[in-house]
Amino acid sequence: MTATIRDIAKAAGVSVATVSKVLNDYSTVSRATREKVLALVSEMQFRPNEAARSLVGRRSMTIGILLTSGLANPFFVHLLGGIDEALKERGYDLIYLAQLSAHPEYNFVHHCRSRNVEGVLAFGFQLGELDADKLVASGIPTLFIDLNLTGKRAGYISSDNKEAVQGTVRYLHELGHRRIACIAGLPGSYVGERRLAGYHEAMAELGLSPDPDCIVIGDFTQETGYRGMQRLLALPERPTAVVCGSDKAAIGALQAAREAGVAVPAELSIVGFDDIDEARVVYPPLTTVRQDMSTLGRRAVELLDGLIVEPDSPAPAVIVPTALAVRGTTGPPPRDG
Amino acid sequence: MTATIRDIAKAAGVSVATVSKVLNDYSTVSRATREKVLALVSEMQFRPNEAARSLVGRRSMTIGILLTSGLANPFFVHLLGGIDEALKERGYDLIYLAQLSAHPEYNFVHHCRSRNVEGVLAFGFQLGELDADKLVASGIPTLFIDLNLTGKRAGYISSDNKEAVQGTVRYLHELGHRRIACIAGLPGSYVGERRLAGYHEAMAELGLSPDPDCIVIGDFTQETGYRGMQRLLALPERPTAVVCGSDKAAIGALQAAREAGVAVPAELSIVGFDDIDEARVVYPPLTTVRQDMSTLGRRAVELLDGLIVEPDSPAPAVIVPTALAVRGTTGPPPRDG
DNA sequence: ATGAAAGCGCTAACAG
DNA sequence: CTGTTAGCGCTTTCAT
Repeated sequence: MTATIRDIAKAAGVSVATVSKVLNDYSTVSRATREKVLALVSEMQFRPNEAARSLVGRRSMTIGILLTSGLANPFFVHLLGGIDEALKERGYDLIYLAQLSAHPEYNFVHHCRSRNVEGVLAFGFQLGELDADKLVASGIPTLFIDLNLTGKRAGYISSDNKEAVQGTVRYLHELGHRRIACIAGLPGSYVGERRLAGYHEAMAELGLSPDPDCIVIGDFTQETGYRGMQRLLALPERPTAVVCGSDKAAIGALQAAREAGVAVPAELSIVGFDDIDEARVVYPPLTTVRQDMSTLGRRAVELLDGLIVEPDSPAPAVIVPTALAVRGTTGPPPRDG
Repeated sequence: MTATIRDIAKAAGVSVATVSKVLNDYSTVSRATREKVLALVSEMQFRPNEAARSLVGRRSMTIGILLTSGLANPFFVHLLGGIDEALKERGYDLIYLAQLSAHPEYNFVHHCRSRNVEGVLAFGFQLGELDADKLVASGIPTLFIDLNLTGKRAGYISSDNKEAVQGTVRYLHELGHRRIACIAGLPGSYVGERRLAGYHEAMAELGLSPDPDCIVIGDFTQETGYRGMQRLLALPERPTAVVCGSDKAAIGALQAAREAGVAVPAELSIVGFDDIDEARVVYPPLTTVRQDMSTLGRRAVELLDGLIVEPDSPAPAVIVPTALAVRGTTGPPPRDG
């Protein structure tokens, strides 16, 4: 089978304790033995068994990932790139805890414990979700992505959603737009709420009091973007611009506009959020807020590592800046608008 | 801290062995004790420590996932959806092994062993990649996705790539096309090769000997699709249809055609492969081969589970059918074509 | 600087 | 049907 620490000890003519010390960088071992052991380790391709290690209370070098939406979340994939890099740098492996959330007895926290996870990346939780609080209360180091929860050993990271939308509205205002509508994302989701808040604040700042009819509530999907746009187009006084809570919604809006024979951007400007791959290939290419998903993922792991390694570190609350990618769906409002 | 098996034993007034037997469904335990133990387990929210379990040689209920190139892959996310479902059904957790492939001493197999992984899902390996062979040789149950490798405890699953392209070519032929070009995927990738083989076979079947200039080699990206199309459009006798090795490539091809002022599908038909989200939103919507990624992921886990549970089961080699999604980029060739 | 021994939480014979 | 015991591979006192 695979080599154990005992095999190495035997081959090196030392005790297992010594090998263990070498493996864990104890300074109390002589240069000579250290080198002999290390040579054997490399030669015999030895790698300590992580289960045994974590059992004796040492670090498991395992981070758990909790995704309430399941693995198929499209953003998770983009996050993964950044997560992956940071994981490698710090030597962690990532375990996806396939939750039986449906099962009444299922418990996140115990699942984490049974896996000796050192910390948890949590993504996809909604505002006020109970399980999120339990996680915080458990004391397991937790880093939320896109949910502003903090605690003794919990913190979060997110894009600057509010500021992003404020910037978007200001940009539209500068182009000359005054009737600016909003197709908001899912209520109850942190990012949806923040984006909507950004819309409200920017409108207020600019002295534009939005018509309540100009704000439609969606859920980030193309479907609600499509229907939302239909509603807006049916208004007696049509908006000249619409900011959407997601690219998917913006794509739905674009589709509705096309079907209604409304020219984009000549008669109507549309802005999305996320900069997913589809944003570049629709026609016209979508003006949208680009989130730096890779940085989000990478920093999430780094922050979590901090929480793990420094038990008394303060709760991180990190906001990552975004950038507006101006493409083809925005322009000045029509003359008679 | 968390409850251990000893706490349960104490509370139930039995030995740890008995509790263990209950936990592992031994039939030799009385109904009464079983129930008492189970009640305590649920009440104290006990969950056995997986590290301890796997250390004693029992199952670790952990599947590893190895991705050499996978993260950036646009349909990886759909694969995950299927994987997730099957994982839950069978009770596995998934550990993503963050490989230090760059490091010379890094070794996949030992990484898997150190994590007590019961089996491995391998995705993104190229034809003839050494690490893939090592994996097979190691005897660790392995299921390759999109790579036709089998072994004592290794098998694979993939879409019916060859047949899919054959069907595509036949479909174009029926529409009246004769000059059918191909923008192939990455050489050395199993799916790229299979798709190209499908093209060749179908052309031969139909008695069409393709002009070598009509076959351009790409690497699945939009970039090579774009440049490939430019090359094809520059040909003295232009093809009337082109089958692409991926949707990304097809989207690049579409872009090149648009820029060249070539009408799709009136003057040129284009077919993609994969049916990624972008396929629906480009204009015209892309005719493409739909892979059932969700089934691919789900079956992959099921097959791997088979390999794990039945050590002597034959190597699975599963091919999943595809479907042609006819949309807006295909039509009859131009009259004078 | 090194080793002997205990023990992490659990399972698997083996006795009773 | 139940309990005792040994031990999985490793780390960590505590002696030496």
